[in-house]
Amino acid sequence: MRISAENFDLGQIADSGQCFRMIMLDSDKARIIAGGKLLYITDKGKGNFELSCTKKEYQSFWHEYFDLGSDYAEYIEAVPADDTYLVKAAAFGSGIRILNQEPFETLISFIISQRKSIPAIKTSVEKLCRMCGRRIEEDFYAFPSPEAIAALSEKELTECSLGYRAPYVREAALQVAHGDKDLEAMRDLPDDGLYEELLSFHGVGKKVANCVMLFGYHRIGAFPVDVWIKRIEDEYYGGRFPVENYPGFAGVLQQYMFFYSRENAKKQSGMQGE
DNA sequence: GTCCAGGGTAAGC
DNA sequence: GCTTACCATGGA
Repeated sequence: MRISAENFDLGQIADSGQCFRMIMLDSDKARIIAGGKLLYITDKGKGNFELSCTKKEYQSFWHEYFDLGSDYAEYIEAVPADDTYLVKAAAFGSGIRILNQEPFETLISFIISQRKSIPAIKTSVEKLCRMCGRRIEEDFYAFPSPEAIAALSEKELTECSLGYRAPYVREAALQVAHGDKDLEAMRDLPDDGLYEELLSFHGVGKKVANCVMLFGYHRIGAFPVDVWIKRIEDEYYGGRFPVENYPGFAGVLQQYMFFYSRENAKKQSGMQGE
């Protein structure tokens, strides 16, 4: 089926560091695994996209997943003209959208993310999916259920290159599988309550909690500060980004800055691929 | 071989 | 409250 969309760039989203199972197969074609589904999506130019799913599946899942009901031009226009760095970052990453990912996948993925590069995170997550995720078709696997991960031994988890994070992943999966933590019920919590609940997971600190809020619960006011954002805050904002100037959507701007700074660093270091 | 990665924990102050 | 050592391992 076909759709049209503005502020929607497949390459930017795949490389934005918010999801780890979206891959560019070509400059205009991406493959995504999410919600137990496999999707191919092709950029046909002029804001037109071809999706490999049915219209029904698009309406029931992918439309929401890609956050295509939101107008991102509003966020970009809200940037004050005198903040030249943010203006440039927002223009550069204007095709990024904040995806609506599943809370459990987001929680586990970002527990894994600490002190790992994005390519290394992708490798670990993929190993985990192959080890115990449901096979969708051919060689593609869904992100595992809490029960499936909880059933793994620490040795098996270590084989997924989780390192010292293996017990964190195992404990979180056990808590969710046993119902000690209800990630779905947590959707009803206000931002501060959700934040506290996420922090109570072993291995989840401020940064990871904010990433799970932003990418897994679509709390787009959440503002994760990692090493890249910290550098930007120090260099351009006197040590702290004024999140209060962007009530309720600072997380979107965070993604623009994160993406912009990483792409600039790649260019300077002459990195290939990722 | 060296350095760094979308950090967090526990211990010490 | 605020520092600091330590954590496993892949990727550049």
